[in-house]
Amino acid sequence: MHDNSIPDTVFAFVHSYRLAMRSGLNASELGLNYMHVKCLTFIDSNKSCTANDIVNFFARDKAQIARLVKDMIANAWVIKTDNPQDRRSQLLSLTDEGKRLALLIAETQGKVHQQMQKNLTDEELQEFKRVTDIIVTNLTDLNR
Amino acid sequence: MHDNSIPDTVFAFVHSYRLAMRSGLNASELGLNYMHVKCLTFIDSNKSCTANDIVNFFARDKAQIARLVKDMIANAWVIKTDNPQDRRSQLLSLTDEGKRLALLIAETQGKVHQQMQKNLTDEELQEFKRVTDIIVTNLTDLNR
DNA sequence: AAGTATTAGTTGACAATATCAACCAATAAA
DNA sequence: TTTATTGGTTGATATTGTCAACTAATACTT
Repeated sequence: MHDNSIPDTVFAFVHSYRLAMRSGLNASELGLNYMHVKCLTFIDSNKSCTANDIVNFFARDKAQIARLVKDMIANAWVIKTDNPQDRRSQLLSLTDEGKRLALLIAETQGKVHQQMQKNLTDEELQEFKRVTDIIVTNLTDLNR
Repeated sequence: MHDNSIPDTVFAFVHSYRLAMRSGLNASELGLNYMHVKCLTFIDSNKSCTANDIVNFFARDKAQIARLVKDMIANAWVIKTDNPQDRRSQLLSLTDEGKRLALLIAETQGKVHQQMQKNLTDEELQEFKRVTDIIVTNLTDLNR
């Protein structure tokens, strides 16, 4: 086994996880894309969140995030309010509908994660997370 | 720490790995996309390979692969030859230029993987691969 | 305080990746 | 031999990602 197979396997992880979430959510019926799911979850779990926080957390281009946010606002899942700390940015928060979706997402995630963890112990999962973090740090160093 | 963070971290892995490969390869100068890189590597490492093999290995839509193959043929990295076993399909193989690229890709991968593995032992990597495979299997079961 | 640099966000233009359905030809199954 | 399935192509379109230019607000420098 050569280490080259690690990235391929990880790609397969991402791909199948996406599919599982999408079908579990009935995402297309709801008009939800996967990036919406990620953003909604992030906003939901952060008391105070700006577009830039999303950009940094997911390491995505700010243009991409700006459009996703615009989209989510157009869907009335998210609202912007002035940020008293910094008038360049706005705080993002979920509408009631956004919260409803976030709940649905969390439920689906719960199911997918349960399936994902089959045949794995907590120790294995914790170790997996630890190693992934190290790899991400290593690669992030490289991209700079 | 909730397990929900695992997918986010894995997404970060994929994203930073892609970036590292792309910049390491000078990919845009070569006209190489990341999916090209994956396909070329796969063709290179398989004695006899059809478009359908790629579809199955990466679990991608066959339309997407058909276009990538068309693209790689247009770039003269790949050629098709009749498959004596099955006249519906053709065998894909690398041209000299394709082999040159595959070599360059392998070198870059070597560097990226070396960086990726910093501060990790072989056992940790092997374990990581093992757990990822289990997760992929779990999720694949779900998508069926 | 004034000028310069940086930062948050928006927009345009586009490239790369992914999806779905319809279709053809070849093969496999009945 | 009909019928069903498979490998592959194409059209149409959606989603995701990238790069550069730009505005307004903030931070930094002197």
